[in-house]
Amino acid sequence: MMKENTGGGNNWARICDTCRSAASTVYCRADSAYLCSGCDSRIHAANRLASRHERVWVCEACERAPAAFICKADAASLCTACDADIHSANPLARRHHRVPILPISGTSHAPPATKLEDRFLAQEDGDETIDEEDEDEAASWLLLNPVKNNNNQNNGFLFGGEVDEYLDFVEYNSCPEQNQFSDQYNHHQHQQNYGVPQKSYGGDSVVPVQCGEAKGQVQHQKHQDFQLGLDFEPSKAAYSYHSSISHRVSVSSMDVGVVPESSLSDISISHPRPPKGTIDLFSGPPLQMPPQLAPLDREARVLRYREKKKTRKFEKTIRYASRKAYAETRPRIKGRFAKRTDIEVEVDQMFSTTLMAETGYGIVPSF
DNA sequence: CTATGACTCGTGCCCACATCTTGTC
DNA sequence: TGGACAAGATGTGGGCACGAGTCAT
Repeated sequence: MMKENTGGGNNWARICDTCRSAASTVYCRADSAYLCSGCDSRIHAANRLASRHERVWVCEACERAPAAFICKADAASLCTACDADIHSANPLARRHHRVPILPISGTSHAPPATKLEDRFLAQEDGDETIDEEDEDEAASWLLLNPVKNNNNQNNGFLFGGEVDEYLDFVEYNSCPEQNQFSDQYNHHQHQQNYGVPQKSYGGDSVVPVQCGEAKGQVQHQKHQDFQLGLDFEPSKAAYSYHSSISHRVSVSSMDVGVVPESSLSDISISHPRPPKGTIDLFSGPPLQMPPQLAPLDREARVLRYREKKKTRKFEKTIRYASRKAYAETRPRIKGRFAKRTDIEVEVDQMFSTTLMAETGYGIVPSF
């Protein structure tokens, strides 16, 4: 079902700046315009110069800001605000492997709902794939929640029109340091040279397991995190603003994708009130914010995004590479784990010792 | 157009056990 | 307050069972 964007836009997907009828799927930096897939294809196929315009996907969560990161675990492209919101919910979510989005160039176009795995690979290959079949899915996400938003076409940006104004407003207010570094991020975003935090685990590309690291390295990591406006430090309560927005909806995006979703009440229990120094949108006096994008809208968008995620197919996310390693070496009977015999244990122990000596791979068991 | 059987596809369960989390002292 | 310890919970992969969907008859 195609949702309408009546009266110059709604509060969900930002409509195309060109045709004013379809939902935008990409943001063209050169044109400073949000474009639907059709207009994007048409405009940027017009000539060689236009085809070189760098574009980025629109955030799949809020659908109102250019995506800045792709989260592999969530299989989603997210703007900085939504990325921070979603991945600040809990330590597991913070471990999600996200990479900065490389701009699209050329005339090939794939809508935001294209399988993230493909996009992930395409990004790493510097290539983009065409998947027109996902148009319908993208279009289906034009929500039926028209709220007066006529003045929201182009004024909803901070730092170069990149991020949802409200969330950034909150973020900026609640954490000046992040504000500062977010500006840095914006300044450097065209370089596509971010140090997205990734803690490797024995070279495994799965979700990393945090382990002890040299202090200097941690410091360096933290600095990189700050430059991104992200905070992966487990000891911190959360992102500076996340509690203010998501004390009802914040739940690990990974959890949503893997385990049955809890009710809102459950979520609210698991995410207490924001810590001191943060702004509580639900109890405090209203902040000065653009009226067209209330916090509940953001909340609902995030909820909708999570509902969408539930319909996706996820590749299995390995949270503990060591367990995977054990499982792969474990004897099976018809696919089921079987008890090891004493001989197998001895052989495995010998193998483990050898492997550790040769590779230093520290995940082999010591029986 | 409906009913039936064969086939394909997707999903969830099972197993053992190292690792992780939580609670207690 | 922090460390040590114990107990319980968690997560891991391959094969299988089962239900839903598709197709031919």
